[in-house]
Amino acid sequence: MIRANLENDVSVIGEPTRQRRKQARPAELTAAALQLFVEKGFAATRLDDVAARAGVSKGTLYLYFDSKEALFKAVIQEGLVPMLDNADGLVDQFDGSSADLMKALLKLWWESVGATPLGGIPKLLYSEARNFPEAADFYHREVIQRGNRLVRRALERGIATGEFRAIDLDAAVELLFAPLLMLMIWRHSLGPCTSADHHPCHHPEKYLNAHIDLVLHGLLNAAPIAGV
Amino acid sequence: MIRANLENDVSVIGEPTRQRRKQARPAELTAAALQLFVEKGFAATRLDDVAARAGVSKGTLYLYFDSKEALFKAVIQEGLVPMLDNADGLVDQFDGSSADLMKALLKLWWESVGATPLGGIPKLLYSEARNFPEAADFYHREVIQRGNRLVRRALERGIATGEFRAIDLDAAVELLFAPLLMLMIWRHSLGPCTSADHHPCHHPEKYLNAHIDLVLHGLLNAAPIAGV
DNA sequence: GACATATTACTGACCAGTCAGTAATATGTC
DNA sequence: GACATATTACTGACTGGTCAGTAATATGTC
Repeated sequence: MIRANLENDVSVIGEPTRQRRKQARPAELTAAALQLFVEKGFAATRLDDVAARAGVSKGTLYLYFDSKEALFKAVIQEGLVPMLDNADGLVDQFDGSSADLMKALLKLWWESVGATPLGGIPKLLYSEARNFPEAADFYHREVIQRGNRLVRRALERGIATGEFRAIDLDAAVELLFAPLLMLMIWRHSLGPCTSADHHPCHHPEKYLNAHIDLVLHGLLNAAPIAGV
Repeated sequence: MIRANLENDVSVIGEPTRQRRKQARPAELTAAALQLFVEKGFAATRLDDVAARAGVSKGTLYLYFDSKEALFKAVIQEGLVPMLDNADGLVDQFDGSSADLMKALLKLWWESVGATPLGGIPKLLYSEARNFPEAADFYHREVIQRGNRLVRRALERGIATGEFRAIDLDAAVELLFAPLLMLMIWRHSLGPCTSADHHPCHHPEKYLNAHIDLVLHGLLNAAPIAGV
């Protein structure tokens, strides 16, 4: 609690006095808003609470965002798009088996999105899509469709090398994403409510490994028919 | 205003006058509430609108439910539980291959839940779980865990007969449910927003068939190792 | 002191919940 | 059956609290 810094910003004892930090505010506010929107939903979140969590007052929030809705749009638009840039690179330069590529993508996603507060964005967007069709449309184009194309390329690579069966690409992409999305949703909805049992939410890495193994091998015990 | 009917209830032209239909009201109110809660979320839904959609006034709503929250709980509690009773029967009495049992369960679910307004319940619950931990807990016990046990039994049947590999049951259950849940969520969030493209939402049957085929066979082209 | 950044105090629209009153039906009484 | 009286189902105007957004004021920085 004792903060003995000399040159700036923070009072020596107790709460910091008002600070001027124009650069940092917007990101702090969107981060606070993300957490509260994900937890309570848009309508049930009070801007007083968002501001308090970011360490400012509500008036300050309005210096950086025109309205509650503008804050919401900022949360959606600045959240996941940067992460997709990283992932695009990975697929381009990867040189290992396609199964390993899938695993590498999974790991990257988990570390940079799934396990972070950004993992709440899908829940938030699915919850609010019909109240904010514009934001939903943006997310669909810039996040979902880009993510789909990414995984699709990884699958096509595996089919081209003969590692994967010539499956229905659309269905496979959906099937690969669905458990990841549900894991994120769970972690931000029922996860924090239910008592600590053996749910995936509590051993995500184990769950994800089991998931990818299962998708790769399938359920059936008979050898799959090659070709189709 | 002219009411020429003799024995009952409904005017000949135009709007029906106020009717007394004590039996039907609660179900009509929860049905209306379900639709609006799923579309807008709990907090953004006005009880005036719920009442109007059910064809009554807000005062009437309060004759049947103590509060907005009580209405929400009724929606969650009366929604999916009856459907699980049907499904339990199916697994007990089925006599065909286990792959066919999985397909039969899928069909039953789609016709009685997925394609109906009840399909909105998961989205609603995931959205609101952290605002209503009690309802979330009920849903977890009485819907999710029951559903999981059901599919688990079907999988165990397949493993016992040698039709399925001895996979990790927990992971397999999650993997089977995830795409169904995401389909329901999509249909009640982004589905109504995005323009009519080739998304699963617009060909659910095709999507579900591709999904189950993929889960059964897996992605890999190599024959799976029997035993583990 | 001039400007930018931040806070506090305020306003007004909105909406869950209430309740006095009304319409529809049920139960008498002849 | 006709008419009066009691009961039940329903209505919609009203109220009190909440909260997004704003105006007035204060503080930090050059």
